[in-house]
Amino acid sequence: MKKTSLNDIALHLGVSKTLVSFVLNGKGKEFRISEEICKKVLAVSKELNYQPNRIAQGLRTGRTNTIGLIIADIANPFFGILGREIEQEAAKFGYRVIFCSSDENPEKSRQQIEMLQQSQVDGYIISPPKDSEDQIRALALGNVPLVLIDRFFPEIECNQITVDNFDAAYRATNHLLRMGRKRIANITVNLDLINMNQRTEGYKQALRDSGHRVEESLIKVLPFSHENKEVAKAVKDLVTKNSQNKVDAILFSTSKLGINGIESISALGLKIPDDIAIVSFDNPDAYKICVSPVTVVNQPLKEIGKTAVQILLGEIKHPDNHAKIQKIILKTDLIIRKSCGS
Amino acid sequence: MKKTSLNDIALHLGVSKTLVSFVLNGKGKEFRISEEICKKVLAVSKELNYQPNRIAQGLRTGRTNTIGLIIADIANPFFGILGREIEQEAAKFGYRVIFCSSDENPEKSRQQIEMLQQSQVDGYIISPPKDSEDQIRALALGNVPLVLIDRFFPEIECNQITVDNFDAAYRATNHLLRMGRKRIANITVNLDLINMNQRTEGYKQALRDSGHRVEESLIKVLPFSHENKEVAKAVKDLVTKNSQNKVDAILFSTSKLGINGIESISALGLKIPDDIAIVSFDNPDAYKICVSPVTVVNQPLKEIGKTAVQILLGEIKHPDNHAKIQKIILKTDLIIRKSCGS
DNA sequence: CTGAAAGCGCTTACAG
DNA sequence: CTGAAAGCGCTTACAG
Repeated sequence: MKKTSLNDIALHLGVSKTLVSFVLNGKGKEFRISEEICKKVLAVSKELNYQPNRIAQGLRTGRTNTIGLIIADIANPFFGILGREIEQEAAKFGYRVIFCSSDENPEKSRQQIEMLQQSQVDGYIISPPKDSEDQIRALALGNVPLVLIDRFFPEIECNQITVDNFDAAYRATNHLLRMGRKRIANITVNLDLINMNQRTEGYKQALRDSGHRVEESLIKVLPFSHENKEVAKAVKDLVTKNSQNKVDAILFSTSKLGINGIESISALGLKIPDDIAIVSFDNPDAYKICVSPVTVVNQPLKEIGKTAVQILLGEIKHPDNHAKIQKIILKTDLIIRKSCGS
Repeated sequence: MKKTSLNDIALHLGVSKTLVSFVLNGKGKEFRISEEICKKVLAVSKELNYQPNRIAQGLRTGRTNTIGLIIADIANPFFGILGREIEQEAAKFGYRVIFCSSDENPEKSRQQIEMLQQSQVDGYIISPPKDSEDQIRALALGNVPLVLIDRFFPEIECNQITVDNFDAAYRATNHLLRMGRKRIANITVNLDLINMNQRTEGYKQALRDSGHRVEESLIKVLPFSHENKEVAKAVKDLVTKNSQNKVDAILFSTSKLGINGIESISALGLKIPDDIAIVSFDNPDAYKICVSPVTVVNQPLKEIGKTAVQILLGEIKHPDNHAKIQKIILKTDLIIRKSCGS
């Protein structure tokens, strides 16, 4: 059972496919096609269950109504929520989205970009991994719209939507200080990306502004693909009684680190917040029900996703906007729960 | 700067695009095209950065190398992990995936299926919502491969990969009984779907087999889009001291219910497992670090995803397999942590 | 060994 | 008001 094509409808009615195309695209009025013919076309197309072949439309028009999304890992709820919002906002305007998880691996993202190019996507939303600067620059120079989310490269002029990471970490650290913590560590992940750097910078600045010394040994930078063990090791070094690095608070720069960190702290038999206070970036469910609900830096994920789609579609509809680059920096919330004491 | 096409390469070399197409598709040998011409073609295609237009290929060959995925919600880590695995396995074989979240809404899934049809996807992997039986039946009757995951409709002959939900719930309930619990409730969600029903049936059977009475008032069925409040209400009715429904254990049929449920239990000032024991389906991070780490029914998500892709691609490559329907039922693990006492 | 030609299913100037 | 024709970028019988 072959699919119904425009031609089938035309043949069926003894008219041209030009006419059928016009009617089905709602241009009946515009081309002053008679009411009754319009009705017939619509009726037959329904009767034969006509489904336009979007691939053929795409080839002809150069528009596929598809956007390509590259994030680190769709299984990570941070990107899951983001991806969900992007999918939903895109669907509102008739766009579909091809999802790609790069694992923060530039070779993977390179292949994914290539695949998306070949798929003729109308635009890209990308959370670029480190060392992907050249790929992104090349893309930005092309004439297909692009929006970066979560991170960006300062040297590339390109639409981008991020969060004020410096400010977020600054406020989080300040909160720990206000709660009376004296010695605060930062556990972060080596993404070699500006967003993570800004978090650590915000942390340092808050310490300095309150007259504390920044101790490099209290900043633990783990590789991106860290094992549970590595987090445990970092935590152990920071919380053990007779360690010279003994701290009374930790700022986790990602929730993956935070969740592993809390597991380690519990395993060591220490209590949050009594023995150690905690603030973490991101707000997974885990933090709501854990031993001591965690104070977090909450990012406006839905707004990031929605805005990214809106900017992208705006540029797709109006290619003359291509030159007008938008750099949007959103604010975060500090959600105070119990992990810093009261 | 227009994209390079096959024709550009052909013109550049003064050969036909037929030849170029053959070489680029690795059919140089097959058509005994001279070594040097092959080399030239490859060189020029690299030089001009030729990217094949997959949309044009798709129109011509009727294959888009794209699969459509419909799950309930990609922001839910259960589906995030599943989706991730599907994306990854598909990518291995050169397939891209369009992600769709149905929100368990049959009208949405109908639109999504239509969109995917129009996009000429080569196959579907679907976790169908309730009341989508007609849509799925129609799809299964078509000649595009289809694999259902997580749930299925007993009356539709169709590839499907699920888990032994009855057995999982049976074992989970038995575990609670072995841990000395006397009165066990089940909180589930009204998906009107076989997988959820099987869970509750397994729970009932375990009670019966151990000589307990099944009390319908201990089975709380919440609507799919439940608020936190509704879970809280159900929990409250089950755990309050002087409630006639007072129980000493709860089996949660989804992790969303479980996470909300734990929040409610904590809010009521009750202790897990002392006051109430808990087992939940699914294994989110939250359960590892929560007040009392939760004993869970862990589903082999990666295996589900991987197998789904393999069956789908097998059928895409060998359409004659279309008749051989595969129904796969995987086993679950009961991961014992602390929420049932020791 | 290589090329001219048809055709996938559309849209869209162009002609009348 | 309607239709014939070209063409998007490929692949693939067919011919020589």
